[in-house]
Amino acid sequence: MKYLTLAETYRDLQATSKRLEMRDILVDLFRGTEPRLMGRVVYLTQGTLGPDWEGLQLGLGEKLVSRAIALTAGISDDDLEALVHREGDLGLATEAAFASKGPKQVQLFQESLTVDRVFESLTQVARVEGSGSTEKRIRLLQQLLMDADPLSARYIVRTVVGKLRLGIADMTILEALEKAFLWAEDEERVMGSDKVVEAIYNVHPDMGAIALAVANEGAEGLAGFGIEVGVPVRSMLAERLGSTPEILEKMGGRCAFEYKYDGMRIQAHVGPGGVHLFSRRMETITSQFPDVVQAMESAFAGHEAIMEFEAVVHNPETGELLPFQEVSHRRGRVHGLAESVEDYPLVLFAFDLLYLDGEELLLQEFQLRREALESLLGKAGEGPIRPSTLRWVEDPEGGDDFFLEAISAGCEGIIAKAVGEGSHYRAGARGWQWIKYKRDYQAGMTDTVDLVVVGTYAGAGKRTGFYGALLMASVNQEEGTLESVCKLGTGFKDEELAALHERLSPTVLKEAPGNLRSGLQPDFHVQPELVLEVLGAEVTLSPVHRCAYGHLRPQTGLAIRFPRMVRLRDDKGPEEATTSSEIEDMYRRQLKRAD
DNA sequence: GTAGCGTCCCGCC
DNA sequence: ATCCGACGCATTCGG
DNA sequence: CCGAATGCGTCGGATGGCGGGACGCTAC
Repeated sequence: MKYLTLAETYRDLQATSKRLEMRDILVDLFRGTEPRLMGRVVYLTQGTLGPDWEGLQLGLGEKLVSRAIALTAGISDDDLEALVHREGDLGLATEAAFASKGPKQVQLFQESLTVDRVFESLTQVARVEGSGSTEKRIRLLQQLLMDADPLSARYIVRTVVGKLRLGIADMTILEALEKAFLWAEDEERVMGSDKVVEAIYNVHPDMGAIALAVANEGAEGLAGFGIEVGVPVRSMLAERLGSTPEILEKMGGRCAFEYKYDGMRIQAHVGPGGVHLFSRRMETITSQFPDVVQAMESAFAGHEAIMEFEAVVHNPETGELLPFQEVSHRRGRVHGLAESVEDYPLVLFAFDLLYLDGEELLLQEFQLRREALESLLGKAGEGPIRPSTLRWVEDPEGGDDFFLEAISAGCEGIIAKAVGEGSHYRAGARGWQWIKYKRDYQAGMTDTVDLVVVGTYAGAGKRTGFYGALLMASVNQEEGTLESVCKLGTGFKDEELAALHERLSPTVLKEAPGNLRSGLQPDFHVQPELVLEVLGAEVTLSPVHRCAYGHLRPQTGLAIRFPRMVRLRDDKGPEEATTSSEIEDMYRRQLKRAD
């Protein structure tokens, strides 16, 4: 099968926004594909090379792909950038570049690419590692692009940068698989009426394997798949809602509230094959959490189980729960693992049990799963694993109390969970069975806080155009100190920034005694005399929400992001920065110079 | 050769 | 993570 | 009565900050 066939299908898919039409285009593609190739065709259409938990990554993003394109098409980086600007995205820019100039090799060989060739080349790109690997990757991509016609090049490039932009994703592909291989030729049904393939995908999210099976053996091919320890189950997701009365209405008057912990979601599989940990997006993260693996082994030895919990960093002395930033130090870690386990100790708040010793609990109602979870944890004894805090709620008052309790416990809010009929674990679905209610929108948390402007920064944003923000600090009037530094606004418009300046009517604050420090980064101390050129004096920006940890959110419609950056000046005048990490880097440099 | 920094990518929320 | 637009489908509305 | 309007759920894409790793480059 030629890759061009695939590319043409992609082009057709893009031409419509109607999902039924897209599904049928895919159905035609699948029915016309040799069964042998179905896995690869489906992976490519998903924009991947294999299931998420295998963790293959191409390691090429926009920048590096751009280099490969410029080399292949024989144009300069600047020209390519101009093309991207004109055409709208890197894929279209490549197509245009290839169409007008055309790499010589294309004209010489005209050896059209096959699906196999593209798939194998990309897999090869993903496998390269070590010194020189970036160059090697670029070269491999370049070789592939040399044999690509303009349309194929468009989609190869988009595949590599991870933005296929077809208007289709998992759900549409699943529908198409279902129709192509399980329905009679010209049958029509209401969309989503059967969902046999989706049901399998939810407990075995490997679209390529499923496609291969179903294309070869039809419905019988699905028999081999089912929930399995070691294979991640698609996570159930929540919708967001703003108040307890709304939640109770959606839930039919009765539901369970649980703390929404500010941590990282982990799905743990325990079985004879050992412990496997998966992230919310089904990446394998086992090796990053040896402490979790150990806790699972000792707590659930002899059991086969799949459970979900939120991993939260806490202070073992005080029991205080620390915010997400802390646990993110643990994520993706390879070096200094032992230290990070020590520095960021975890508590694991288990909130669901999907499978236990041969029983598919995910099919059961919430109460049953919860009971099973609690009894399993009860037997597990002391340790870092605990059940999530839960309350059965039937009236808004009880719900609000619980919400405030959750906030003061250091949580983000609550998750409301449907109970009774229909409250089985809906793998892969986002919906009202689980409702998120987060602190951002909680009225009644309002508090007036004096803020001072301690810095501004502005620059040309990469995508959004103008970028600007104010660095604010709240003032502790009694102590005369600054606390809770935060950034106000990202990417807001020129006029808005000017208006804010106006409104804040700055005067100079001479001294900022004490350490200026981020509420989220206790170890991130800033010497104000080093870093502050204070532009503004005390201003009152009210009302302001003061939330747990001192995050601030004014009712200006602008977000205040979690702070840890400081705007700096040096002798050369203000530096510009567009991201918090750049600002942080600036700060580090400044500190260094001060030494 | 390598330490230290910069760039880029990626996956968490 | 949040937000938003487009579609599909069921129900209600209105000429 | 039937087509139009409405309401609601669903899906997919676009957007953001942040932390960490891998690799590349360069000055010693």
